Amino acid sequence: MAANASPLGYALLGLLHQREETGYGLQKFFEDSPMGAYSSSPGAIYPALKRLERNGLVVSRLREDGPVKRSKVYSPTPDGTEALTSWLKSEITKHDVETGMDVLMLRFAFYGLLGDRQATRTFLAALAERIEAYLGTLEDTQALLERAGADVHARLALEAGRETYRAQARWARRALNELEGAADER
Amino acid sequence: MAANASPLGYALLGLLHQREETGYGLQKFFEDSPMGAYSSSPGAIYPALKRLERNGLVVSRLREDGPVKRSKVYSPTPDGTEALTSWLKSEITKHDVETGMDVLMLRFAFYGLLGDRQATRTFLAALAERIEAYLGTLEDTQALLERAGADVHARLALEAGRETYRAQARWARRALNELEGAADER
DNA sequence: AAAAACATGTAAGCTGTTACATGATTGG
DNA sequence: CCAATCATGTAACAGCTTACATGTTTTT
Repeated sequence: MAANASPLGYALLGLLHQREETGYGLQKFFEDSPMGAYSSSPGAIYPALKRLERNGLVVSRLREDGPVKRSKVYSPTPDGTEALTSWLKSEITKHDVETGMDVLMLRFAFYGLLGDRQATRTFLAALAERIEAYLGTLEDTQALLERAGADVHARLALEAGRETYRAQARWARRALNELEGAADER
Repeated sequence: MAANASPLGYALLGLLHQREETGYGLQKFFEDSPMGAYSSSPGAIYPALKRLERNGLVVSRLREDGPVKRSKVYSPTPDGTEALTSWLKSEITKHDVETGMDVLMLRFAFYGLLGDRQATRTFLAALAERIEAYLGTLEDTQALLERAGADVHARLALEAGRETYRAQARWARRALNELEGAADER
């Protein structure tokens, strides 16, 4: 039963698996990368790191060597690795697809850490399926709106949602194909 | 200086502009519509309605007529209409595009309430522009990742983001065209 | 010498989640 | 009569935002 974290917590944990970092370093990374959606401000990052440490998912040590004193470098513990892994591999729920595509993409971005191509393919296949299933229900909703003669704006907004999910399903299928292709090479 | 609300608050306020409703009615609506992303549970909706009422954006009255007693029906006040309007018309920021496309779509869904085609076109044009600008920075990020020889998964995740925003930009442009076309009819 | 960047944190306030608690009304 | 649906709420807890507070090191 691995301890769990918030999306921001997992984002930090994943980054720390790529290289150990200070709170400030992580903050800078968020600032100028699209991952900044999990923002953010020191007021979110420092407490999140403390929580990770309290839960034993990361450890910190003081950096002496570097140019700047008084900075704390965080790195993941075995428990942290386990927590990240089980988060990455956890089932993709309907709820995830409906309200957290960004988090699913964050998860995918860290799949390289698993070093397990089959796991990646499983994830992408499940993701594509789930999205496609949800697209079906969106179609039903649209039919309903159409019949009810809803406002153009509402209908267009729904159309935007469908286009967005369609693009993501297409992406997942394409990524899957690319990886299947890569698997054939040797 | 209109009072402001949370995204859920605005979602509720917008819906109440279409027809007065009880907390339960709103909850049901969220449950089986894609707007359920602004969820949710009674534990979010009832407090949100109370906040709207406290801020003078909605009023409630007890329903006697209907089949069920003891239910409170909410409807917007003039202040509520003003708050909604100014939210709808507020500038689309870079930050909105980077972290809140869903909220922008929610805003668009309510544009019918303004009854102002020009405003809708202005919104869509600004949205398309902002998204396209952000797509430019995503391209730069991708070039960076490419040069740094980043992990396939990270690159694919970024690609997913680009595809998503591209789909949304295309949607905005298409919607704009459709509305321009409609404006020519008389 | 000053400005910018490095670096870490705290506090108040808001909002959301989950879970619980309660009761009336309607349909089978 | 019993289950489902209608209907409203509260309480504990978690997490994020904004703003503040502080001090060092490097660059100009």
